[in-house]
Amino acid sequence: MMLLASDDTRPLTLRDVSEASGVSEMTVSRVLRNRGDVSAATRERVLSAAKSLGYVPNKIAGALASQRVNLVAVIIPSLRNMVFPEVMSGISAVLEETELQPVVGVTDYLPEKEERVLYEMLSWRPSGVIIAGLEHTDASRAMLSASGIPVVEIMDVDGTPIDSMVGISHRRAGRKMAQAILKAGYQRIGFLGTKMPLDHRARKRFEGFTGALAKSGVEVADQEFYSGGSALAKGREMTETLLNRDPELDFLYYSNDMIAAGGLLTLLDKGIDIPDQIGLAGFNGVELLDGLPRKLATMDACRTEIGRKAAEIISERVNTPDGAPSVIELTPKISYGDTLRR
Amino acid sequence: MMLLASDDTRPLTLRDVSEASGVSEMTVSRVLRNRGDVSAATRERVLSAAKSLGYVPNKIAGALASQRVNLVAVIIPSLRNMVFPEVMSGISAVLEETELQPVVGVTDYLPEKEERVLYEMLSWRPSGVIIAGLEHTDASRAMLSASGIPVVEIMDVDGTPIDSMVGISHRRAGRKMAQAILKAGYQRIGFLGTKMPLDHRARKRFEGFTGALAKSGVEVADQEFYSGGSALAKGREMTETLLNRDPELDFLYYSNDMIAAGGLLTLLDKGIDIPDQIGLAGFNGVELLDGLPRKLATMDACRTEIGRKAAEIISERVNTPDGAPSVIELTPKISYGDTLRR
DNA sequence: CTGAAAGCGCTAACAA
DNA sequence: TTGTTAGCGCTTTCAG
Repeated sequence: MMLLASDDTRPLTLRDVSEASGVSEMTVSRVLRNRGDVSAATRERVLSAAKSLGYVPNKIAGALASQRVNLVAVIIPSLRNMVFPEVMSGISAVLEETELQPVVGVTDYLPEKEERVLYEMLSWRPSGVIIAGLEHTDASRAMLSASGIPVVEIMDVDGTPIDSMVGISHRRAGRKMAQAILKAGYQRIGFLGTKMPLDHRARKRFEGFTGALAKSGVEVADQEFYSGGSALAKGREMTETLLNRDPELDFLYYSNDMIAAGGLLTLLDKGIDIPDQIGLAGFNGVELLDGLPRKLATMDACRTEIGRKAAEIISERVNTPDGAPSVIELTPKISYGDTLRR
Repeated sequence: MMLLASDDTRPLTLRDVSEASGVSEMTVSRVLRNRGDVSAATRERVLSAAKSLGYVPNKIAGALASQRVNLVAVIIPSLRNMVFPEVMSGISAVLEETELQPVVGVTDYLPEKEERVLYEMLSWRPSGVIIAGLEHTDASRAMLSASGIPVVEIMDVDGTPIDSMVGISHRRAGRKMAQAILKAGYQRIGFLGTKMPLDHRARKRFEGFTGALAKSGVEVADQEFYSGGSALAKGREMTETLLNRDPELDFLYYSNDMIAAGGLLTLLDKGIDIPDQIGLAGFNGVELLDGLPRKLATMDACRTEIGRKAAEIISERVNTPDGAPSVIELTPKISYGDTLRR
């Protein structure tokens, strides 16, 4: 019995469409990319042939031939922290208007993993890179510089960018919050946050915060750090711990809104008068949390805006290969909510 | 004045490494991929040359030549719903042990966008596709079937898969919760959820839920739907609305834990006795919410496990191109928490 | 408006 | 163990 090996599931190529439509590969390629002038008639024939075959172009080959890849590498520490999906949506919103497409890589806050992910992504020759933070391994910095493509470091502006950067100053943010707290007359201030060795932005807020307090001769009365677990639950725990250790605290500054929400619920349970007996503030402006019994004092990290701006920078520089790097500092505002006296 | 055009930032190629090390391109390629036998000495020379030049391989060319792309397309509706990042982390955890890498595409729950994203991703010729849900446009189904690569549809098993599937039965989940509620003696039951035209899984839960109630002669007493906005706040609003309309309700079933949490906070504010005066249940088992004043009754959607299994299926089928499709139904369990009587 | 030829940077297959 | 040759499927470039 004889079998023809004709029905193997080899993916279709331009050539198949060319043969099916009786038009040269080159013209088929033109039609499929809307490039150059093609008569309406041939365009029709090509399109219907491609459709009926179910042809899907091979971008690998296209990219190799054209030396163009319409991908933008976006490298972030995590997807589980709502901050980053929000940045992503700013990026996507802008890139959707262009030919460019974001591709996400996640580093889990690990510098070596960042290095691996970056290497992996650069080997696809993307048109640009958007990467969270200003702290990278030497190798990562070297790769980014050598890549010759636009690089935007986002979220933070306290440092020197490789190329462009857009973000907020976390040091300034911490300082600002400290000033607002002091101005409102709070004196005995506790700090609650993540363990910070790898979260540079949280660290910088902490530094700005303690620095500004110090300037007024105030020291953080007590502090508590966590890692892992449900932030809401951790916020509760840490708040209990801190208040047990120092019942005289009159303000609690949390390094993010989730743990602040846990703290808020705990204080309400205890019947503590907020914001007069104890005030609270978090960081981020997480919309997710609207609907809590009190509106938390917080500071908007401008996440979506950072994403938008970063994407715009990439998009511009892709079209203007010899443009200059941009540095954009956004200014977060304090939202006092119901938990910080004015 | 004469300038040599030598210093243009053309990306490095294998050839550059070959010349720098005095070893043939082929051998350089072997070293860089750890393929075939190469003497320790030449390996050394190649590696140091590559490193000192800062060479990053071009995967585009590699993929074209080898007809292999170690990417797995993961297509999900959204990143802002914590469900999907959790699925992603299951996928990543498994793929990190392999050569494969996930690449995410987001559809915003729009079938046409799903189709576009799918087309886009398939044109990169990934090794496999993991895609949320069983409902796709005809064109999407056709592309997936024609692609000739393993496809795993995830999250839902109420339907017919294109290839493999792994998930839970949302109909059964809704039914189970209805039975538990009835068994606990609740009679006048309200439903609160998302507007569901495009969220098929929420719709199926609703169908299973009402179906099981109907079997016991019970109808949903009232219902309320939302879209957009902060889920916590929406949960509050809808709960108020429903209780105003029908103060006799003794159970509220929410289509997700976030809005259930909003409902919980509202009921506690009102001093309502939970779970005796009114019971509540959500869906998902969001760890994020541990730390609420009461533990919500909910049902685990097995998100991470679904991700793991899906990745395992892809990984196996990549190595066994003629393997058979798998169908895996996971079984979510009710967690009664403090808001549903046993 | 359409087509032919060359080659993108790498790897499979074979030869030495 | 190493090198040579011939493409991968597309787009660029140039010629009709």
